Amino acid sequence: MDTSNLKDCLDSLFERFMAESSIFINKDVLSHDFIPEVLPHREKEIFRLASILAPSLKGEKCSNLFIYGKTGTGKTAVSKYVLARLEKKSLKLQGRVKVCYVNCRLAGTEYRVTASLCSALSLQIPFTGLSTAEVLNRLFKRLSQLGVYLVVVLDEVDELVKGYGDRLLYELTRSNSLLSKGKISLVGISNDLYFKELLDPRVLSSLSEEEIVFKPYTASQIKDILLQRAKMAFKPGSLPLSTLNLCAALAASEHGDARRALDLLRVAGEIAEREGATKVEERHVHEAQRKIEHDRTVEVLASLPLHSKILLAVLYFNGKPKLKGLTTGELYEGYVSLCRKAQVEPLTHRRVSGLLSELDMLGVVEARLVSLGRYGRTKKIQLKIPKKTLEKAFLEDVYFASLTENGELA
DNA sequence: CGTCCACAGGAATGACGGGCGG
DNA sequence: CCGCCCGTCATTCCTGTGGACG
Repeated sequence: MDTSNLKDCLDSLFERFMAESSIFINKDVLSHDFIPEVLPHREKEIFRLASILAPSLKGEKCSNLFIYGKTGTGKTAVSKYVLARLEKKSLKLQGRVKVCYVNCRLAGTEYRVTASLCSALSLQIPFTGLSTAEVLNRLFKRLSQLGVYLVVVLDEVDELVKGYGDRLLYELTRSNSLLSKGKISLVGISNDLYFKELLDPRVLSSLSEEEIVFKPYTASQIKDILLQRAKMAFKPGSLPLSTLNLCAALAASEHGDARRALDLLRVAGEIAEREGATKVEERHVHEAQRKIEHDRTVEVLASLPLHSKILLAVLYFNGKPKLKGLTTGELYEGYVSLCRKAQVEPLTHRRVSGLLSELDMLGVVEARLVSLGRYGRTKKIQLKIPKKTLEKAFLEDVYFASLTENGELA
């Protein structure tokens, strides 16, 4: 492409980008972290959570609680919503309530979770250098110094406990008996029901003084949620009701995941927009479903270790597609020869077997255990994802791209 | 009906790297 | 800052096993 051509190209790209959207008014309201003014079908949960946390406004100790429910059931939205209201009310009443929302998975470590709590009390903590215990000390000191009531929401708290144990939770629940002034209330959110088994009984009993379970949304509830958002997100007339219904139905069939429904709606809108269509049609939704699935798979594939990728490459270049998959032996043979070509030291049979189980678990391949009687017992291994998806993922991989360019694999 | 193939997959062990406590 | 400990990845060695074949 010569320069002037490129210039034209970019010009038109920018212009199209700047031009008013044919579909959206405000796409942001379809994103995960948008919290609307009203949360349909979660009134009971909001009320329940608010009544548990309300005593904090009078400085009275309120129960710690534990919220669980599957993804996309509104746990995060409800707790952020209530926290925001609580904070607002406290400001108005000149109360002494401070709130803090932390996503433990995003924060990552005990240290960073604790540091986030500090920053809610406007206490600066260095990125590193202190021990977690020291940060906790500073937090408690600050808390009693200010004499405030800190309401903490620990989202995806199971991730923290799986990685670091329940020590931090223990320290936090224990703190109230140590502090003369200032208190902490904890709200733990998890989508893993069995998470509770990881907790020390003392922590468990203190954290789950109250419990709220979020049930999956039904199809019609998801529809209401979508309707509310669609009014804000889409131009009038650009989103037919039938399209919206389809999104709701698809998401409902997948354990009532509202987040999924919003994703579908947004991506479908983006696809329609890119097409230059004036309406989001049902086919756009189906396209969106494929795209979301595709993107997710590409992401999974890209993060795979090298040797798993080599295994997939063997399956990809498998010469006999008619046959129902390769046996473990055949796959291993192909794997070793591909390793030779790529100048990589092959792993042992045992290890490959382990990698294969991982791929099976991820749903990337299917490995059925079969017995060939006299001729042994093995697994029949088959690719379970579209070859196109695999190509996309591999071409993004620098290492593999260079191999295929040399034509070595083909 | 026993054998024996071609693996599955558990247990123990080692190399390595990164984070945590002192 | 250093040593220690822990988790991850990989190897080695091992026992277990469904069923066609002789």
